[in-house]
Formats: sequence, structure tokens, C-alpha cells
Amino acid sequence: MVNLNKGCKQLQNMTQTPKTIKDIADLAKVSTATISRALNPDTKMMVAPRTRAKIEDLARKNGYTPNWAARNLRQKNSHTIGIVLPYLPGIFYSNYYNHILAAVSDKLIHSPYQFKLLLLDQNKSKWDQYDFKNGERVDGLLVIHWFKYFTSKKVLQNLNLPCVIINDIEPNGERQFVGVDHVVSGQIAANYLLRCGHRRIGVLSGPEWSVDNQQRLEGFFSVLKKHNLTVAPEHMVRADYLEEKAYAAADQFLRAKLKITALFACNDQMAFGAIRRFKELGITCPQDISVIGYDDEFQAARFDPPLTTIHVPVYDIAAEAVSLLLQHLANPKSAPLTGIKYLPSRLVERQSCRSMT
Amino acid sequence: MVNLNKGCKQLQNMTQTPKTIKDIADLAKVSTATISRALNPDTKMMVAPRTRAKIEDLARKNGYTPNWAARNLRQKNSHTIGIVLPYLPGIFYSNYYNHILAAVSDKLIHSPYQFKLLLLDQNKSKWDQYDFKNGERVDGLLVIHWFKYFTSKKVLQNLNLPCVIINDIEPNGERQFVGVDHVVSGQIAANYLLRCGHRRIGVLSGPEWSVDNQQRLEGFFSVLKKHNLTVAPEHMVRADYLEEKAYAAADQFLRAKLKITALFACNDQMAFGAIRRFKELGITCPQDISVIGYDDEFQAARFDPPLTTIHVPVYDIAAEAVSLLLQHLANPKSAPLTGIKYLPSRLVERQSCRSMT
DNA sequence: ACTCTGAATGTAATCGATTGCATATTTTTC
DNA sequence: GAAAAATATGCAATCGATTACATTCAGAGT
Repeated sequence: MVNLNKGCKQLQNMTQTPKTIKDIADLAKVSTATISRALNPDTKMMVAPRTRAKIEDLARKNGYTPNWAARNLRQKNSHTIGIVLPYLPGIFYSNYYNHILAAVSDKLIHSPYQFKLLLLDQNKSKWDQYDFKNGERVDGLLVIHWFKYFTSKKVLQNLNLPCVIINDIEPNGERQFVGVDHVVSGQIAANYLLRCGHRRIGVLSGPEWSVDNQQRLEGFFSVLKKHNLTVAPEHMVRADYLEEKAYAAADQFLRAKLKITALFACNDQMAFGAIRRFKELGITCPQDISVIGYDDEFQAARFDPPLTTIHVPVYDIAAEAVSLLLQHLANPKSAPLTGIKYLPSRLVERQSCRSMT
Repeated sequence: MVNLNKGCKQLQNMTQTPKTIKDIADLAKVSTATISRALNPDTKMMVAPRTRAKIEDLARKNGYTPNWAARNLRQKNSHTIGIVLPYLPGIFYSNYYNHILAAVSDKLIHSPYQFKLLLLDQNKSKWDQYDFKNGERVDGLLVIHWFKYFTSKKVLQNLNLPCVIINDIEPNGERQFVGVDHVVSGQIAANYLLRCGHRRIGVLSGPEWSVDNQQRLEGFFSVLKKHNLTVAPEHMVRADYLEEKAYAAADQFLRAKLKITALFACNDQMAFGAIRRFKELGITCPQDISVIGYDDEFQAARFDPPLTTIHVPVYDIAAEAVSLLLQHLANPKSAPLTGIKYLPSRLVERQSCRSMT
């Protein structure tokens, strides 16, 4: 009991008066410059191995960590990367972004960098809260969706912050992109439905502002065209990636004279919404209608029926994006942030599509 | 075109050479001290209204914002609060935490504080990455789950960082808590099932380490006891809050001789898993078995059947927690961080429970 | 007119690390 | 063994704000 209390007190004292580089310098009987160099092995200056060992030992024993603010002030950076997340109800509340956060956290935990979430919505109010002109205290950005808004407002466009984009390619393609090739993924979806024998196909599309949505459609339609197939205008419905809107829009597919046998939803959420509505109307999936989704969310495998969908390796994409960003920050010249890096997507066949043959 | 380019260039120049307090001081022909005081109205020192107006105007026109690192260095804090999230698969990938992030972001965006995510798992490896001894560069913590691990490892216990806990009450109850009264919520669930006429009831419980799970059970059983009812040991199954484990465990409820008519799942995820398994076995909810969940996740309303559950106002809880933390940081003495603040939970009646009468 | 008071502003130290330059020490070379 | 080169360390300026203390100034009171 006594020991416990004593332990407590020591820890608290330590916390109250954290060691500075000066304290360690005094203990080691060297200058602060040497301490700094010993603890940052990447500087050009050298430190004698024995000195370094002594210093590292003292630092550990005394629980010394460099003062974050002092270092950032002197080095004129923040050692922080910003994660720009679109804060849209429905999308935000899917677990899509959790994979990204997990990846970013895992990647940064062993680096001197930390990350900062920047939740953004599309209406000016929230955007303008962030001080992008002054960099919002981040050294670089990981941007999840390249909103059209970004472009029109010239917010990030004019900002010379290192920047990696995942999901949507930036319209003028001048920035680093990591992700899947949505055009190819759209083709995979189309080929699969055709292989299952479907000919009359409907489409649930995402929001207009989403570049990646357009690419999914582009790939999808390119395959249909090759087979001389089209999608009737009344079978092409926009639901903005939202489960609710897809639920509400599902009726439209049934109103048309020629019934569709399959539906391509540009994300899983919309697939969920449509199937939910179909169920209510007595139309079961996949017996009466086949549905293929996109993303392979956590819920997809657990849905009823388990959803056939295009798997997007979100975790890997985010991890790769962070790697590229860190490499660039460490050495801007040798690791320029341009170009496109594709990771493979793949079809995950579950039970929401049936074969017509 | 020329204008556009020119605009670009100006912005870039601005970004490359951000203004310092000295620049503004020169422009305003006052000292840096006055600038600082004009822009931080909370100091005791006064600034003439005309001077302040002039300075604010110049600061705005020149896009000046105080250097974050310099301020933090001088003031010996980080203006950052840490959000400690348990990084458990299944729980993490529910959208439960997204509400919290939204609330925190909304609350902090108008404050000088930023937030930092600290994702933690239960195995030492990840925990030890964070430097809690030195405060991990945060001024305070918002803790989502008071893991038993925290206690046993004395990690946060001995740490004198301002700290607000939501969800689980800390075992020794010495820290500020904001959340719902899980005991009362458990009673609400029990009363509802009894009112529906159920007498043979099963329970899907969360993980052992979760204090809030114990409280839900405590409330639930207290009501049963009052009605001289018990839950048979074989109808009491632990599934650790995980959808998968609940799915796997669902069979156990059917093996027992006396069939249950209702099931209390200590969170929605487990309710989802159990119902999914029941469906496969041809047991439909709510006709054959009633299930009540807990949390009212985003998915709950969209599940098939829409889940009757206990609504927990996560967003409001997190927002309130942040408010308390900020108040404390602004004035530690007048706003001590102790005590319990309950927000009301409530029953959300959907379609997963049927009345036996 | 003179002192006194308090409001407004200025001066300069300070926070804790990094780093350019200078110096000391060791090693290499011929 | 001396000069040159390479290595190791120290000194002190610096980053950009905040703030204790000093000073100036304006107006009130007598």
C-alpha cells in the first residue's frame, strides 16, 4: 500500500516537472546540442557511439521526450498530417472511414508524425472554419474525396501543401493519387452481371460531385456498350451514395414497363437501401432481382442476403497513401507527389446475384 | 486568365511566407505585446478599442494567425485534447464512434483546441506506443471506454491529466463521467419485455472487461428479480459485443429444453448477429423470438426487422463531455472534473419485439 | 498647477528544442 | 612526427508567440 502510493507520487511528480533537454545535458555533462544530435540520428553531424549510448540511456531512465512545440517552432513544421474526411451523413456513418483511420493510426504510431482529423461538409459554413490558407497546422494532407467543391472554391487547389488523394482522382490530375481503378472496377461489375446472363440492368448512381462515381459508371457502361446494351433512362437513378435515398428511389425501377433483372449500385449503402425496399414490396433478392454493390463494407457480408460486391482494399490504400506522404515530407525532391498508384480491386461473390442460365 | 494566375501566385506567396506577429506589429506601428493582447481578449491587460479594431482589421487583411507551436511552447500546453478510442475489431467498425467524432469536431471547431485520436487496443503492443507519461502532447483526455486494462496497468489511473469518461464509469468513480445510466437503461429493457408478456428471457452479454455491460445486466436483472424471474444459466451467453460471436452463439439459446421467447442483447451488434443466425435456422424475429438491442446504432433502424432497442444519445454525450473538459481547462479550480452527469436514454420501439398478450 | 491613479503600451525575458558556425579532438596520411 | 583531414563537441542565435515588469500618458481630484 505504501509502495503503491509512493509509486503514484513519483509518477505524478515526473509528470508535473517534465525533463528538458537541459536537464539531460547537465546529467550527461555535455551540451544540449550533443543531446539533440544523439537523439536525432538523421542529422549529418556525428556523435561518438559511447556518448550516444550514455545519452540514450539517460533519456530513457529519466523519461525524457523532446518538447513537441519547441521542436515544431524551430523546425517550422507541425509534424502533423491532416486527414480530410467528407462529413456527409450516411457516408460518414458507414464504417468506410474507420478502415482509413485504422491504417493511418497504424502507420504513424512509429513515426514522429501525428494525424489530425478535418471533418468537412459541403456547405461553406464548416469549410470556412478551417484555416487552409495558413495550412491549418498540418504539413500535408490525406484527402479522401476530391469534392468538386474543392475545385470550384479553389480551396485546396491553390494551396501548396503536400497532398495525397484517395478515392477520387483530382480532375486535373496533378496530384498524387492512390486507390483502385474505378473504371476497371466498373468493368468487373458489368462483366460479372453479363456473365450471369443479365441483359436488362438498372443503375443506382452516386452524387454528381463524385468523380469516382463517374468513373465507376464509365467502366460499367463501356462494357455494356461493347455488348450493344444500354440502360434505359428510367433505369438510371441517382441516390447520392445514400441508403435512404436508394430506399426511396427503388420504386422507380419497378414502374418502368420492361423490368430489370439486375441492378448495379455504385456503393454498398445504396444496395442495402434498394434491397430493403424491394423486400417490403415482396421482391426478393436474388430470386427476383440481382444486386451488385461496390466497396465491400463491413456490413456487406452480414447483410441479408450477403451482398455480392466489388472489394476495395481501403486499409491498404490509406496505408500506402500515408507512406507516400511521409516519404515526400522526409525528402520532397526525391519523392515528388505526382502520379497515380493503383491497387487491385476484386469481385467478392456472395449471394445477392443469381445466374440466369 | 491572367487574373487567375496572379491570384494563385499571391496566395502561394502568402502561404510560403506567413505573417508573424512582428509583421503585424510593424504595420500597426505598435509593439508585439499589444498585438498579442488585442488578439487574445481574455488577458487582464486592456487595449484601447480603436487600437484593437485597427489590429483586428490588419490581422484579417493579412491572413495572420498566431503560430501554433510558439504559442504552445510559451504557454506550456498543447491546446489539444486526446480522444481515447478502443480499437477493437467489430466495435471499432460499428459506426458508434463516428457520432463521437462528429460531436467532438463540431464542439472544437470554434475553440482554440484541436483533437487527436488515440486508438488503443487491449494488447500491450499498441498501448505502449503512446507516451502517456509525458501526456502524449495533449492537455486532456476524452476516454470512451474505461477498460479494465487501464486500471490493472495503472496507465491512466496514475496520470494526472484532466479526463472525462463516457460510456463506462471508472471503477473507483473519482473522475468525471458523462453518459446514460446503464442500470436504468437495463431496467427499461427488462420492463418493456415483461410488459410484452415475456417470461422466459435470454441474455447476450458483452465482454467481461466492460463496466457498462455489467451495469446493463445489473439493471436488467434487478427488474426480473422483483418479478421473481431468473435467467437460466444456459440462456445467459457472452458474446463480447461482437456481431460474429453472437452469430456463433445463437444456437445455444435453442439447445436448452425450455425455449426462450425473448432475448436481451447488451448491444445492437450482438442483436444483429443473433437474428441473422436465427433467420438461417428458420426462426423468425419477432414471430418466434423477440429481440431487444442496446445503443440504437445507425443500422438498427435499417435492419430487417427494424430493431427495437435502447437509444443512447451518443452525440449529445460526447458534446457534453467536451464542454466539461474545455471548461475545466479554461478554469481548473472553478470547474473540477468529478462527478457523474447522466443524460436520459429511452426505448425505441420498432419491430423486433412482439407482444405475447 | 500638481499630484495621483489607472489605463494603455512598450521592453525584453522566456518557453525548449535545433542548427550554423567555431572550436577541440582524434585519426589519417605522407 | 607534422600537417591535413575527419570527427566530435560546444557556443549562441533562432523560431514566434506570451507576459512580467517598466514606462508613458490622460484625466480626475484638490
